[in-house]
Amino acid sequence: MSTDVTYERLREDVLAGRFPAGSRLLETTLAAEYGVSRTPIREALTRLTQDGLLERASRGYRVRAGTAQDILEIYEARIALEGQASASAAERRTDLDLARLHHLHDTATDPAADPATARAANSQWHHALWQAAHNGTIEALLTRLTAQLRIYDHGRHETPEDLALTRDEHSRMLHAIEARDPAEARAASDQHLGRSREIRLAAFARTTPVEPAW
Amino acid sequence: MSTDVTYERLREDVLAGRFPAGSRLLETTLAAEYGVSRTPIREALTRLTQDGLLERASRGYRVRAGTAQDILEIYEARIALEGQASASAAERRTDLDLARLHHLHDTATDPAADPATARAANSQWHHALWQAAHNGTIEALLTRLTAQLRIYDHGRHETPEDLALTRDEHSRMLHAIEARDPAEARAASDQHLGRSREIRLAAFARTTPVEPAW
DNA sequence: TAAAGTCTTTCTGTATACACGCGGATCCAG
DNA sequence: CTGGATCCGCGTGTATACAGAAAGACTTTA
Repeated sequence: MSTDVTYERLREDVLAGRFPAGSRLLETTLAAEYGVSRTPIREALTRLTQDGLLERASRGYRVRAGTAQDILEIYEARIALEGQASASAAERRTDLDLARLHHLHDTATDPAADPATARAANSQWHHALWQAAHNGTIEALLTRLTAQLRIYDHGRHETPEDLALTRDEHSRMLHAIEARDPAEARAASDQHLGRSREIRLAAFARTTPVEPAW
Repeated sequence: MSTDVTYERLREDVLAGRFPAGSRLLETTLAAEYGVSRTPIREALTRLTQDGLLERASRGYRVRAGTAQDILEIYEARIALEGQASASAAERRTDLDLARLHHLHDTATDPAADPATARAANSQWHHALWQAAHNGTIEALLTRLTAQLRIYDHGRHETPEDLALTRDEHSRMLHAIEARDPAEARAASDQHLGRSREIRLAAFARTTPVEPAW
C-alpha cells in the first residue's frame, strides 16, 4: 500500500518543484521524511528516474536539470506523437470523446473561470485528446513527455494573449476532430505545439542565466 | 554490481522468449535461479514492467501477452517517431553518422553474409539512424518500442523477398538522409515501417489461434 | 601554504527477516 | 456430485541489518 502512495507523493513533490534545484535526494533522508523505510523510496526513485524526472547523482539522485536542448528534444517527440494522436482522434473518436473535448474546452474558455481552473482544463483537454486517439501506447508516452516538460514550468504563468491563442488553436483542432479530418487535425496540432514550444523556450531563456553556476 | 547485470540478463531472457508463454515469473523463484537475493530481482522486474515487456499477474509477473491491437498501437507510435527521426537525421546527420549508416547497410546487404548477421546489421542500422537524428529522447523511446515488438518475433524469420525489400527501402531512406531531404526521408521511413507492420501482423495472424485458450 | 594521503563518516547495494494477504485445496453440506 | 466455506501455505510488501565504497575532512610533509 505504501510504495504506490510514496511514488505518487514523491512525484507530486518533484513536479511541484518542492525540491530546490540541484539539491540531492537521498534514500535515507527521504525515508525519514516520508515516514517509510528505504525500500518503497528506492522503488519510487527508480521509477521517477525512468520517467525522466530524476537523474542519478554521485551519491543520491537529483531533479533533472533540463537544458534548452532537452526542451527542443522533448517537443520534437511530442509534436510527432501528438500530431499522430490528433489524426487518429479525427479518425476514431467516439461521440463520447467529442463530448468530453467540448466540455473541457468550454470550461477552459469560460470567461468567468479563474486562470488556474482554465489551465487545469486545458491540460485535461490534452489528456482527453490522447484518449480520443484510442492508442494506449501513445497516450502513455505523451503522459510521460508532458510530465517531463512540467519540470520547466515552475513560476511560469500564461499571459492572457497566450490563453486566447491556445483557445483558438484548441478550437481549430476540435473542429478538425469533429469533422473527422485527420490531415487538418495534424496540422492544427503541429501549429499549436510549435507555438507552445516557442513560449516555453522564451520562458526558459528568461529565467536561466547564460552561464550556469555549476 | 548485481542489479544492472540481473536486469540485463532477465531482459535478454524475456526478449529471447526463454519464459514459456503465460508462465509466472516469481521473485522468489527468479532469485534462486539467478543466484541473487530478491532485491535486485524486484528492481529488474519493475523496470521491465515499465519497459512494457512484463505485466503484473495476480501473484507474480508474466511476459506481456500481446494482441494484434498492441502491434497496431506500437507501430502507430513507432511510425510517428521514426518518421520524425528520419527527417531530423536528414537535417542533422554528421558525416560520421552517414558513414555508420553506409557501413551497416553494406554489411546487411552483403550477399555472403548469413541471415543472422544481416538481421543484426539491419537492427543496428535502425539504431544508427536514431542516433543520426541527434535526439536522445526519441532514441530512447524508439529503443523501448522496438524492444516491445521483439516479443512478437519469436520463431519468426524473414523470407529472402522481405530482406530484399528491406534493403531497397533502407537504401531509399539512406539516400534521402545523404541528400539532406527531410520530406523524402520521412516518406521513405513511413513506407518501410508500414510494410514492416504488415509483415508482423501477418506473422501474428499465422501463429495465433483465433480464440486463445485463456 | 599547498598538495597528497589517510581516515572517518555516510550513503548505497544486497541480503534477510517478518507479517499480511491472496489463492488453492480440502472438507462439509445440500 | 456440486457448491460453498474454511484453512493452510506460499509469495509479496516492507523493514532492517550489514558490508563495501565514495566523498569530505584532517593531518602531515614538502
